[in-house]
Amino acid sequence: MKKLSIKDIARMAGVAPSTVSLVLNGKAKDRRISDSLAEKIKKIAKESGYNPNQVAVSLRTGTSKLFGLIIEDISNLFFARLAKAIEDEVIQYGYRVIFGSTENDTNKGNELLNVLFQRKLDGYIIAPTAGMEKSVADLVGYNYPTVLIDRYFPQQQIPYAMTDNLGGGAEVLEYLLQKGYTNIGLVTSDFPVMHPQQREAAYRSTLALHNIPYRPEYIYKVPYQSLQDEAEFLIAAFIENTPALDAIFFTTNYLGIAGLQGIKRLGLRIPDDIAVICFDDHDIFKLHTPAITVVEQDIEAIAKNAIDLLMKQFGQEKEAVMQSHVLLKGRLIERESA
Amino acid sequence: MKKLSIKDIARMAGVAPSTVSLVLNGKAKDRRISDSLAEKIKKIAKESGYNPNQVAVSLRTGTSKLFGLIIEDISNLFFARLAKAIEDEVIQYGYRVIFGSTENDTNKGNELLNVLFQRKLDGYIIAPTAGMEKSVADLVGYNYPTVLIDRYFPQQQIPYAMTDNLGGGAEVLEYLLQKGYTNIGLVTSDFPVMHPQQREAAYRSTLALHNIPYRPEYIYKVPYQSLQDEAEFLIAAFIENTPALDAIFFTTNYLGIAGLQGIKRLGLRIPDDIAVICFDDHDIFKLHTPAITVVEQDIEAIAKNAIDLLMKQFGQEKEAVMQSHVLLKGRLIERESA
DNA sequence: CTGAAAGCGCTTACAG
DNA sequence: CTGAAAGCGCTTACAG
Repeated sequence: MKKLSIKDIARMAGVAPSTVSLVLNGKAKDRRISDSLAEKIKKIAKESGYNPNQVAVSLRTGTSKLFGLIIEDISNLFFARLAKAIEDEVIQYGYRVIFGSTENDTNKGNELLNVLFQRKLDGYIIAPTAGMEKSVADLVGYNYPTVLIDRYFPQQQIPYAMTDNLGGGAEVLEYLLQKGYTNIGLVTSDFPVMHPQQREAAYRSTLALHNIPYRPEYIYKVPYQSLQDEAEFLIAAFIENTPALDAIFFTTNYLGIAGLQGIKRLGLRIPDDIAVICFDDHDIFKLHTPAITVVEQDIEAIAKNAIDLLMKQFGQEKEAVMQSHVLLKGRLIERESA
Repeated sequence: MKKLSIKDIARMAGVAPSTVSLVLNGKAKDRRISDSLAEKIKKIAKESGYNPNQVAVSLRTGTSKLFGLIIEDISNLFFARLAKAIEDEVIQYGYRVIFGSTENDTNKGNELLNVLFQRKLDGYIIAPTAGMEKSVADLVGYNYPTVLIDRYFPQQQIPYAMTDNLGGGAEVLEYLLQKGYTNIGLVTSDFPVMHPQQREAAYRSTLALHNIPYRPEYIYKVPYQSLQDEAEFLIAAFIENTPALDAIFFTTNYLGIAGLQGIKRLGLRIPDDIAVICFDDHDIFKLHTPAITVVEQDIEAIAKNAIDLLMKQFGQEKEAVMQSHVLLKGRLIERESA
């Protein structure tokens, strides 16, 4: 079957291609094309199954109705949900999404951004890795609407939407302290990325605020090359060797799961008086134990605010938008059991 | 900052645009362009940060190096992993992916396919919903390379790669029977989709093969509109009211989780002599209980085979490929504890 | 060895 | 009311 072009439709209708274009783009009225002719053209287009070639439209008009989405890893449930939320959000504005994963690798991230950049998309939604500062700045320099998600570049004026790690971490600590725990452990990662670092900072500053001495031996940093099995073992060993702890703050989902698994593996008790706390999705933790408190990120809100910051860049207030950002509160979900 | 076109580079190098194009596309040798000139052009292109506009390339050459990926729901872990595996796979061939979710809605699926079709992508990877038969057939009629994943259309000659539900279901049943269980329950969904239906068929035929009478009261179909909470309760009630069961075959991940949650909620015992079996990812089940056997889909293999079937359509053997498909065996993982 | 020209399929001033 | 022409940024025969 041969693909039909606008010329074919024009020939079939006995008019010029431009007339077909006008009619199909709803500009018949403006150009005072007769209703009868417009109807005829629409009918022919429809019956012949004509489908405009968006590549040509894109080249001609300079807009693609396509956004580029760069995330860390689509197979990670957090990013998968975020991608979905973003897809749902942009679809309302008539946009689609091209995506790719950086796997937290600077080269992959930059290469991916370059590929998407070559496609001249209408906008970019990026969860950047460290080392993408320059290429993202270039993108913004070329005036492409751009928004960061889940992370940001402190040195640059690029709008972003993400969960408030400092606020969330503080909230968790305040909650634990209010419950009466004072020997609160921290399990975090030494992976050089913003989230665990900010959450650790919140841990420290909140303890300081309450004049609780900082105890290095209450902190365990899982080496970031650790495999799941190793992490489970290491965390369990830390917990076993630090019996004074009455609560633990896990800074990420992954660590929380590994910790719970490790506790189970080594046959350690999950006593009621160890509150396990972490960010992200909590369903998986509920499956494991009800004795858990969670700060859940509001993924829909991240998506909604990010797209909002992106869409506003098409308007007048671009200047103002570029300076703004959204820090979202996580939702603290108390543990189920007493 | 202004975007540079090939004309700009040509002007800067003092040559014609066509020469720049030739050099940048590695055809300098063929056209016997002098090495020194080629080097000079490359240098200018690089230093000026020239980036070819892929939209123009795509319009001119008719190829985009882009595949369209249509799945059910990117926030579903199975599809998220499949999407990642596909991304990893196509990247090796120099392709990228545009994606969208159907949410198992015929209209959404068809509309999504149409949008992607307008983009004249180089190929399409589709987990179709019922009702997409015609639009997918049209796509194939236009000679676009196309492969189905996770599902297929029995009436059509379109290649597909998916897990063997019948074989997998039979394997599970054989395993349970061999363990000595004979009162095996089935928990499935009445959602009118291929997977649970095929798995149920495997349950019935395997029982028949072993001359075990079919007992309708051992089968429970969860109404597909059920919310998570309702499903948990309904399944738990079924298990409670059918004490004769010594094993249960859950036909999907979702049902298995709901079942385990329900058992926990109602305080039912998870005795060793109930083997819980289901498809898909099993990490989440291990968290819950070690007393579980799982058939895990080989997501990487689905992706690899699907892309293989797709890439082959660019070659000579197109005819043969269109008639072929790959049915993958699930991996049976026995439960950990005795 | 290199350049001028045509054309991919559209849209949009411009002219009548 | 409607059409002819230019042009988006490339690539690729074609001509020299």
